[in-house]
Amino acid sequence: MAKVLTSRKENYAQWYNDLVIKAGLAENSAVRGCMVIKPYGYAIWEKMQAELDRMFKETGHENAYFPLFIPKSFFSKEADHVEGFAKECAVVTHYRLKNKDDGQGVEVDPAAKLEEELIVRPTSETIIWNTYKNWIQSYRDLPILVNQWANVVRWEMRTRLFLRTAEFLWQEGHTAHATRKEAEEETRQMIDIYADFAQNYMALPVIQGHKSEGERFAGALDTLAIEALMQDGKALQAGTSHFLGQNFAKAFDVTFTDKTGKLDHVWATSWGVSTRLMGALIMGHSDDNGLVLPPKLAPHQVVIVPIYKNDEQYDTVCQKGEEIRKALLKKGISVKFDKRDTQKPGWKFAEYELKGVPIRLALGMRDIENGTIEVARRDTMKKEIMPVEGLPEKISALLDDIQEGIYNKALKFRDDNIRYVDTWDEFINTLENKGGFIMAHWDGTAETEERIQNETKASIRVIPIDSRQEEGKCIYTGKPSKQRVLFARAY
RNA sequence: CGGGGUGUAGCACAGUCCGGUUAGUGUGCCUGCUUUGGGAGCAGGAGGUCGCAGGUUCGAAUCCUGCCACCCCGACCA
Repeated sequence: MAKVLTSRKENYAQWYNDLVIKAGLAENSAVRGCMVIKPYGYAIWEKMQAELDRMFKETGHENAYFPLFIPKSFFSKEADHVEGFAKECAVVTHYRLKNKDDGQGVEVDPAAKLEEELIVRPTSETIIWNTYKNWIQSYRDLPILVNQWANVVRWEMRTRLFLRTAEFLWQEGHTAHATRKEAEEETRQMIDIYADFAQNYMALPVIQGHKSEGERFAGALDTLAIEALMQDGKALQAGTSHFLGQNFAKAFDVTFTDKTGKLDHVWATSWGVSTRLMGALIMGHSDDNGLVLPPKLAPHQVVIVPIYKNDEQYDTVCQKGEEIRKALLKKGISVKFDKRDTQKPGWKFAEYELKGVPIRLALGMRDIENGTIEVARRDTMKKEIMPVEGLPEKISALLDDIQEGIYNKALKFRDDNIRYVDTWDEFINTLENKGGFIMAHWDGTAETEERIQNETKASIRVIPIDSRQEEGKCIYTGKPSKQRVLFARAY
């Protein structure tokens, strides 16, 4: 078989890029730094969206939509926020084009200069809090639990498909609460939902924790994140949930009257995940044959490939294949029956492996005579012949088994790659030779964190929520520390 | 914005140093026959402003000048 992909071990970045393109998920567009998400990639994203949206609604959230453009003045009201985003924003300065005087195309009409420039949203806190000001007067108006599915633009210098693109799709939740406690609980609840989604749907184990001060969201008092480990030993931030305190309420003058008649600023959170999750899904599970999709997110859980030598056999096999497809559908399994006579079976096998379809069924005359079918699972690449009798139940169970299997495989990889390190030499050595997550002591200062990052390119991914208190010494300065934090090189 | 590199068929590239038939290879595409239980074989075919502009020359993908675009490494990136 002709190798379509480079090997993971040879060149991980190249392998990833090839895979995204060849599996038909996405490609670079004519616009620098922007990505075209192709139908198959978008279908996976839609599955993710559907599950996340359900989880948000089950916890009382509602969807809404706010403008793409943010007046510059809104954006500058929160000092830390503007500091964090200013450098990477696209700015609209004019609202009209005109024909060139020489008739050769169009140019920006200088007469159409905007009084105030508009920023293409890199995130929506400012426009939303400007709006919330009008929505909130009393404690009776609270909480506001709103989510938005949208695109945002961050003008990154260097981009990679799904992991960092100039424009990307995401959801951003923006909530307003009467008390600090309630907002903090919301922050925590949402990171739990993200972790739940990552583990139970994406089959990717994650570590939850607080970001250090230096890595916090611009304008937040606390940032919670989930971090996943990719197969090349680098970390990927897969989702964040921010406790914003009263910063945005103060910046946008959002106050409410509480039960006792006292005026106070509203407490806020924001949280989001993006199409970057697609990158996590791809890098977390795939192998040299292509994608490996968890059954819960695969656009097609099963594909049926007919095998035949002539028209007569084609008809027979198609008829039986159709019966099987319907039986599986009845069981709630999503099935594609690839009846195309323009591609051959071997080609189809390779294609669906590249696309990560969890189960492939091959049906030929031999099977029809014996009342059997060939069942191949993508995660282990194992094939077996099964009776068609009782197939839906077996496939259903097999899908659960695959979902669990790929989670366990990723979990074992993750756990095998968490290392506890106590000295600087050991830290450097582990980073260089093994990669992965490193649990080590840190003196808690931003200065030390920055120095470690400058010297090693490793950053503090999170201060894990569940890590136990333990006396130790900072690996860099030797100063006392009470808790290990999670270091890694990251995407 | 610095350092390096590349522009030749839908895609990937050779040819450029040392100018010389009708610009080539792989892959993909189209047609036909044979195939079909792991990305088929053979035969035929279509497809090119050689990034753009100017110059040198009998003659330029190739040499010279200018411009443009893109890629990689930095800077940037909760």
